[in-house]
Amino acid sequence: MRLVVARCSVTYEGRLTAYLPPAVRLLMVKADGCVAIHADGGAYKPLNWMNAPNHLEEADDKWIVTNKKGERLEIDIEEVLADVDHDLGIDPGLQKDGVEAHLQELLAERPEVIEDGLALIRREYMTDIGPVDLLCRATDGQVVAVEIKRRGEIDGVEQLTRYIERLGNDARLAPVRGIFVAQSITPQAKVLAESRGMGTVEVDYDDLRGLESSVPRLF
Amino acid sequence: MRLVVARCSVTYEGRLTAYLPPAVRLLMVKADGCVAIHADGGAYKPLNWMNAPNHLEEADDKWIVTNKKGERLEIDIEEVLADVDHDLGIDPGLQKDGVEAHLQELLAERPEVIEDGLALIRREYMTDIGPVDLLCRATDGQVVAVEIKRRGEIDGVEQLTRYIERLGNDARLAPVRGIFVAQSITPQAKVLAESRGMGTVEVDYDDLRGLESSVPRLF
DNA sequence: GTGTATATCTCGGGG
DNA sequence: CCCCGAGGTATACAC
Repeated sequence: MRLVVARCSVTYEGRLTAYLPPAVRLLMVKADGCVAIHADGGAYKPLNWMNAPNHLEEADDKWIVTNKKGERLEIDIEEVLADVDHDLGIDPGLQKDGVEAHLQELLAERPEVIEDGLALIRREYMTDIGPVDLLCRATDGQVVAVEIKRRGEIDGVEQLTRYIERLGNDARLAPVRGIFVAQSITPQAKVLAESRGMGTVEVDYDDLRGLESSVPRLF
Repeated sequence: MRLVVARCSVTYEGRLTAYLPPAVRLLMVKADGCVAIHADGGAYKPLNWMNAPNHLEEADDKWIVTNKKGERLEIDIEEVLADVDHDLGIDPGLQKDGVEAHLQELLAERPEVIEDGLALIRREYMTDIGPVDLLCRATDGQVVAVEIKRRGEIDGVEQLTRYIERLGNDARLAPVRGIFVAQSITPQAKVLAESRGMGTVEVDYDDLRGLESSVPRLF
């Protein structure tokens, strides 16, 4: 990874057109060739950047980064204050836990947590507008589409609405009911879901994990 | 901006739990206090980070970053390979062009580009669920709601659907028709829009700008 | 502050 | 390859 501190101005032309007036900034060039221009603030997002794969053409006072998509980043360098290079090696990468995928896994194993007697038909049931998280059957035989989110907001209700609309066109499944499941659901999302006849269920992630670990498999 | 290259392992506990095994990485601390941990690849996004405002407690071999929301980033440092500090000053910031606002401006001036004879009633017409980009009238007198996006995807169709539903409740406007306008529209968004009776129009930003500059104002 | 819409979103997965 | 969905999304803006 190369780290250059320099007074520079920058233009980007590609998905939009943008300009950075002259100032001192950090230019970060990673091993994969991507270039990022950082100011001394503004969270982790750079002011400007160019992702790999790209081509870097470097003169004394000007860097030109281009890619196959026709994007172009031009850095005019007035003064270099530092220029160092470090070999970091390949990173083993981040291990995550607690995301939606795991929530979906846990609920697929125990759909009865969502509604008494609910039975799983299929996880990630594909429709032509995307996969339904859980397709289930209720005790009365009706098909139930379940959308799972970590945080339940309006766009999740919209997503579930689309799936129900789509599944309802399938005579083998119709009529399909919907349940919106999340760790927490905003009041707005609840109102919208209920106004569209969907159920809403809030589940506790830690409780679910507890159920999983405390109840040994019988079969 | 402080730049530290070090062999380290990292744990984050907050909105999720994550762990980074020992490896050499860049630790970036900006003037506003935010901390980012970069590997030598993977575009501009750091492996892990903590945004400002936060509190950094630094010992020889361990950094602990915490914030008010109860998030905690712990960096165990095995070996420091570099540790430099640069004063970058305040950045004048990025100047952008070509975003949705400008597209909306151009189309408000020339609604006939969207549909022959279309006339603007109002830009950013407020409803109680948000502003409609353009409210227009067609040659046959019907009110038309226009939603403008740079990239036309399913979300935009949902947004327009909500507006039409809302506007349709206003007896002075109903029935309201919808047109979805974007520089490009995904096939899925087209299908959804058309299945809901909305029109879809793709416009070229550069052509619009050309029209604007080549046609002098008469009044 | 919350809620909503945007982003050169980034990133990963599936067809 | 594109498209979709998720993100510790971050960020700006309205209420």
